[in-house]
This record gives sequence, C-alpha cells and structure tokens, in this order.
Amino acid sequence: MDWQKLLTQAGFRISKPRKQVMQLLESTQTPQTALAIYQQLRAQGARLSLVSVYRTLELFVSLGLISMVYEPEGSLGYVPASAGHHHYILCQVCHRAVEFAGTEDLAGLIYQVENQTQFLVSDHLLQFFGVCPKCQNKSKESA
Amino acid sequence: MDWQKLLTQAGFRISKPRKQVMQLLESTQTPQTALAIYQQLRAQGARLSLVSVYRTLELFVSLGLISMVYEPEGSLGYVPASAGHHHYILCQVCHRAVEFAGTEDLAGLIYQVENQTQFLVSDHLLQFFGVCPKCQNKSKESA
DNA sequence: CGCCTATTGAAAAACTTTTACAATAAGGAA
DNA sequence: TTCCTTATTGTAAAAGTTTTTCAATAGGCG
Repeated sequence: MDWQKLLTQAGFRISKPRKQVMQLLESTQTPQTALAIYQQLRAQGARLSLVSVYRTLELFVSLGLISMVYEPEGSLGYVPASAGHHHYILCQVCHRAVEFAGTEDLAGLIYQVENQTQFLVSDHLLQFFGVCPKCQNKSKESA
Repeated sequence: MDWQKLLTQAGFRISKPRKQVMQLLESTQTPQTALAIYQQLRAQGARLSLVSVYRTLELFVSLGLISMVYEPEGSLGYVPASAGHHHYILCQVCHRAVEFAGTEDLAGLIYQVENQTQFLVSDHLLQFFGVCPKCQNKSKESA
C-alpha cells in the first residue's frame, strides 16, 4: 500500500508539505535531518515551513512510513521505511543507509541476553556503521 | 585502574566538578542526562555549573570512562563504563541500565550483515529495552 | 609555598524543537 | 463544480539544549 492511501485511511490529509517531504526522502539514499529536508526543499522552490517538516516527520514515524536513524555525529536522520525490518547500516564515507534483514539472527541474540540478564526484552536499537561496497572500491582505486 | 589515575596519566586534572560528576554517576544505576546530573548535584549543595557538566561528560566519554545510552524518549543518558563491553539493556519500568556481554554473539550477526550487504562493518549501536527481573516480580505481585 | 596554566563559571550566542493561534487549503457533500 | 467543515499550515514567539567566549580560579608540579 502506498503512503498516500495509508495516510487517508488513517484519517489524515495529503497536504503539500507532506508530499514534498516524502518525495524528498524517497529521492535520496542518505538519511536527512529535519533541517536538511527543509533547506533542500526550499532550495527547490518549495514554500513550506520548518515547523511543517517537524510535524510531518513525527507523523510519518508514528505511522511507520519512515524510520529514524542515529548518525555517527549525533544528529537524527530520517529514511523511508520498507515494510518489515527497519535495521540500517550506514556508510561512513558516502553516508548511504542500507536496510538489512536481521530479525532471525537477532532472535538468537535476544534469547542469550534474556538468559544472561533475566530481563524480558521487548524492543531494541540496532545499527551498524561501516564502508559500503562502492566506497571500498573507490579507496582501492585511489591507493 | 581507577578513573583519577587514568585522567592524570592522560594529562588532565582532577577538578571538583569532575569528581562530583563521576561520584554521582557511580552512585546511580540509571542513566542520567547532563541536566539531571547538574540538578541533582546542585540539590546536594554542589556549586558547579551546567557547562562544566557538559564538558566533563564529553571528556569522560572520549576517555571511555562513561558510556552514552539512548533513552526511549529520545534523550541521551550517561552511565559509568566498565572495561570491555559497553552494551546496555534498559528497564522500561525502573529505568535501570544493565550491561551485558554480547561480543561473541554479535560477531556472528556482523558476519551475516557483512555478507548480506557487502559492507565492511567497523562499528555498531546496540541497545535492548525491556523489563528487569525486579520489575517483573513487582507486576506479578500486584496482579 | 608559589608559579603556570588547565579548568571553571557567568553570560551570551547559537542551535534545535515546541507551542499558540489566525489564515489557508484538503476533500467530502451537495 | 462549488460550498462547507475542519485538519493543516505558516508566522512568531517561547522553550529547551548545547556551544562559545573570556576573565577569574584552583590543581598540581617544582
């Protein structure tokens, strides 16, 4: 189901700022902060406000349409979320975020942590950082 | 090695604010934000400034003396770091943070993610959230 | 004990996020 | 299509967080 139908069915309207924010997020492979989204859209001639960007991001996250990722420098970025898994690996060179399927592998880890700590695990935060294949090749060439 | 020796050997001084911040962090089991640390120390009669708390936390993190944890609500908390692993599981009821050893289990996960994404993994962010044994018992009793 | 300078505190600046409220526009109904 | 209702927006201000600046202070070595 596309995001517009989902919004409508949840009782929300398809406004201009919402379209613009989603379009921008879908057009990039790198997580974008609220401010970055605002600045890029303004540069493209859009007339939305930064407040709308914040409100839109909050709404989209709550509906599961986009995911938050923690950038290495501490800022919070947003990427479109696919259905299912929402774990990301970030390239430290080109900043691309790539999803990976880790659910079944995580199950084992969760089981071990529960045994070890006696906690009941209900949620987790998992991200990897590294260098993507493209950027590995680039550094090889220049070497 | 205790933190004061480590600080000295790294060329830093043992100042009053640094002692106070470390003492407070060591006295609690729950991650504390910069502001919370400041407010508690002031309530105890300490005369340090919030700026010093920020500076001290930054220094301690860079030296590996404390770790940052992401709170579910989005704020950043700090806890004393033990040598070695720095992965935490947070209780959503009492907010305690407990370290767990997950290095060897993670190795397998990292291997699979590298294979799947062709990334070279160099770092990761991993936290669990759940309910600790004590709080599980409490909810059983009241039920 | 005294000196050198790392560190602190106060104030201001910079930056980020939220709130309030009147104006606008999305989209169902006629 | 046009009208009407109200969700959503934009502006401005407030609230909150983190960083910077610089003179005063105090840690710790000689």
